[in-house]
Amino acid sequence: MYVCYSHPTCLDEATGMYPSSQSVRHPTQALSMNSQYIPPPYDFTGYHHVQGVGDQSTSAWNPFYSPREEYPYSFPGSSPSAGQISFTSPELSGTPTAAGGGSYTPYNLISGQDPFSCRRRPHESIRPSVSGGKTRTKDKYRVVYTDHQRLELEKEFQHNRYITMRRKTELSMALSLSERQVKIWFQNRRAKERKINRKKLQHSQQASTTTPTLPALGGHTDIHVTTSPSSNILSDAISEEY
DNA sequence: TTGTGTTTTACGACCTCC
DNA sequence: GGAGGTCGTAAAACACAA
Repeated sequence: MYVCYSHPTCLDEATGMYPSSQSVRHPTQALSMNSQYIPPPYDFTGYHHVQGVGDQSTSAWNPFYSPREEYPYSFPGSSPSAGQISFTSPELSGTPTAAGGGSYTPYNLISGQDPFSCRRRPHESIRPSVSGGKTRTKDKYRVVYTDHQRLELEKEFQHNRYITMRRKTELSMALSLSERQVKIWFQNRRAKERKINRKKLQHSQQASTTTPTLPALGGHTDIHVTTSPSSNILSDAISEEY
């Protein structure tokens, strides 16, 4: 049985860390990843006036055309330890027992498993089609991505901080997201990483000024990586795949 | 419960590059 | 000019202490 370690609220079923009352909030959203395109469960066309799921204006992509494709496989601006990407995001780090169990089984994207039955999904069904191009509606401000979607996006992020046009198209289809959503997710994810890195830097600088005799803290911006056991679980799983 | 702080989607403004 | 980048921010979703 698959155990979702990518989100704290999913751990409850696996580890009992959190009350199970949360776990039933994710009734469906069984995104089967059978490498075929599953139509999105809701309509983005009005919401994403630029580029919805159904908007294939840019998705009539030429596989040979990718203007900004193939960034160098370095992570500009990311942590110095580019090989071991920090995985300190709260949703991933707040899983202490996951590492303790040490039995994380990386699921196979293609295998058709449906691992994400634990994630809550309050508004999973609908997205209002707002005509007129106004983007933010009151009743549907934003959706919550499933663990599956997050995990796959995270995997891709670990693979490459800057998604290529081709991968963006593939991911959007695989995850039933619009290309715009994938793009923005990556933007937000990079912002998050920058924020984390800034925090680490601040902490290390603080540590170096307050306790200059602590060599372990200073200059080691990856300190949190190792302090969060579960943070390595997913990245380990990811690194296995790549 | 509820109040509060944090995280997650999503956008606009502005910038750079082609 | 368009696409995508960062940065800042809004507001929903969430976690958690009181």
